[in-house]
Amino acid sequence: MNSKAPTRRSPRATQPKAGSPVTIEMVASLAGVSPSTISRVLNGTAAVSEEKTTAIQAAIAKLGYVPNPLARGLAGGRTLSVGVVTQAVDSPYYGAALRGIEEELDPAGYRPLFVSGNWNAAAEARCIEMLRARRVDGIIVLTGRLPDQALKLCAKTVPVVVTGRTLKAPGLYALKFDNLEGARLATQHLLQLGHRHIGFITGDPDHPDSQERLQGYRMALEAAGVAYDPKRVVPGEYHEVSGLLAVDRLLQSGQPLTAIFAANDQMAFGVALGLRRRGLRVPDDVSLVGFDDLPTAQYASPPLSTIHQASHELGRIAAGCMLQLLSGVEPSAELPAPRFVVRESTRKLGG
Amino acid sequence: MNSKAPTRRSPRATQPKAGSPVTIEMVASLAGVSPSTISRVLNGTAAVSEEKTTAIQAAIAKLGYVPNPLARGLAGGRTLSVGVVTQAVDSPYYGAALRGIEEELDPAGYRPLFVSGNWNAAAEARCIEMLRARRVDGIIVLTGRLPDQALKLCAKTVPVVVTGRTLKAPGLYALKFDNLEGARLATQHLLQLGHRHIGFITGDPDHPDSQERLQGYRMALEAAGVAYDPKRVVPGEYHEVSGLLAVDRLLQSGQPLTAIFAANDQMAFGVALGLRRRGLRVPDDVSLVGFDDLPTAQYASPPLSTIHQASHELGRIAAGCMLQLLSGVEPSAELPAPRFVVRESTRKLGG
DNA sequence: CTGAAAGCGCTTACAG
DNA sequence: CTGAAAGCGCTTACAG
Repeated sequence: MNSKAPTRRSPRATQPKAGSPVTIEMVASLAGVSPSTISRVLNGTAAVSEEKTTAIQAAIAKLGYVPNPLARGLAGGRTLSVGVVTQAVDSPYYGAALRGIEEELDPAGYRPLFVSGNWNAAAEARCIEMLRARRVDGIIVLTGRLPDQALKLCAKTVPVVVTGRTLKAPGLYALKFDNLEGARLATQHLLQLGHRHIGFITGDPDHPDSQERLQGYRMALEAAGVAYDPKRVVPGEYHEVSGLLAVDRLLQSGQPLTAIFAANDQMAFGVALGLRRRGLRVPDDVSLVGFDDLPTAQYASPPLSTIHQASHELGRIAAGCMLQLLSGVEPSAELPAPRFVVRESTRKLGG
Repeated sequence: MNSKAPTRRSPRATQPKAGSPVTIEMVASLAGVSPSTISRVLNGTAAVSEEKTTAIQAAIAKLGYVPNPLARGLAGGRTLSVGVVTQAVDSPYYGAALRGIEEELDPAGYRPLFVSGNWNAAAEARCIEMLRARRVDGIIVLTGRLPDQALKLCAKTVPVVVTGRTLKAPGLYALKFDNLEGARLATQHLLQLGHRHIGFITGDPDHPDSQERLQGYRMALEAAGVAYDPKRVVPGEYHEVSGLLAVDRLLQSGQPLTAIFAANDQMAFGVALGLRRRGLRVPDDVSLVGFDDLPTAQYASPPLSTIHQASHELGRIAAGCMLQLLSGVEPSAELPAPRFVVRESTRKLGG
């Protein structure tokens, strides 16, 4: 008997490099067990004798076997992918969160599938449908505009973790940043520096957190015995231009003004530019604080004092909670408390 | 005969909403044809009689049928997903490109699958393996460090479009930005304003485009008859801190200096801050130009004059080329030429 | 032009 | 503890 013939595998089998054509079947025959058993040790789905387990692991290592996620998903198993509904893949704020999610998921073997909802409930709904068609094992929703009800419904069939809300439902875990406290801290900082005439630029009213930041501003004012003046509050939309424009409105109101609190960093950057155009210097003439602590805040000129939102950490925490949900344990993590970061855009009144 | 019984489908079939459980089989029976035929009209794989085509399309619409991408991929068809190897999902430069890719792919029914290579060849190789295990229909590589050879090999089994290189191979299309010309333009702008003492902060030598930008700087100098002085060139690493640090080096060299050209915007932001810390004003004391035109450049204080790289457009173009490759047509698109954007960080010498 | 059949690579009841 | 079988939802030769 020719020794070559029997041991020779099909051409595909001899090329373990090209596109990982190693199948569970090949591992099975090498290890001398059935595919079912392989599947069981891979998924921890049932107890397998130690002897076979060892043989299987050896075979897997030798062949460099990697299960086909597509086949897995089709067969009803896990796809090892989790969908992430973000509002825009290029959002300066969510960028770090996406990376955090990716980092946390990776060691567990899961892959994120990012989709953009564009701050639009209908688009988000479509994203979720798409993710389910792709059989993701779980879905992380970064804030967004989907009604709570839709999220709860979704959670009935697939684990969901959502940020920016307080919500409780089976299979669903919500993580929320304390916007009110953050805004209170920011305003308080200005007050402590002696400022009494503090302008506030609100966020986009469509964003769920805008109201809370306004509340925080008012609350700090009240606590310091400073009257709330609606004339000092102008609407913004969370982007740079709206900050730029708001400066004019604030200045035109004729009210004295020594400090400005913008409801996010992007608007604060716009404010800095607007002030510059008016010949006013930050912080010499006007103190400025933002909210978010974008990666660019510390390299702005001047570096921006702001409320730190740990976006990257939020991503990691959200992903960690998802991993827990996936392994059947109830998450209990919470977001870090708001923290004010003093940099160079604020200064003591008259100092 | 009870009219309800025969028309009543299985429980799963009556819930077209939940996770799209509509299968090709259901469409087939409704349309009175075989699944094979459905598949053929879906994929345009073979001619189908007009009559059946109409019936099939009606059935698809009525049932809201969406093919299962997993099953498709497993069976050897298309997964309608294209892998995108980016260096970091939260890169300020690539963010817009990712969005462009997403936007361009979407109407064609394709989904991007983003993975981060972290500027590391080995990691990129792993990304590609992973993408192939997930059976993506094509792969877009945004620059990266993979050897050209690896890309060519990959292109043998799956269409590839890569940016930041000039490369030609079957199934592979490369798109390259003219870094040299961009840097030449930037330097020339400064020269035209009368500057002769122009510092240059190089990019990370590991980035493929760093050399070219340095060349462009030298070329412009030569064309203007200004001697190239190595003392005015300091190394940077494409991030803000390196720009900040470079300012000190440039100033310590004792050379006169009226302008600085940073090889990317991030470093330029660092330079602006470094100058500010030294009590120097932009552009009053020193003119500053960057490279890339990040979304934040126009709202910096002062707004940064820079070379515009259409990142968003690059994404759309790359995705468009991929779509062409996928449909069997040879792409021929090219990236827009470099364009200098004059803003407020540069000023005529002594003006 | 069109259907029946086999197969993609897994997982999961079902029987031992 | 473990294997044989059926099935996940498609696509693609193979025969008409």
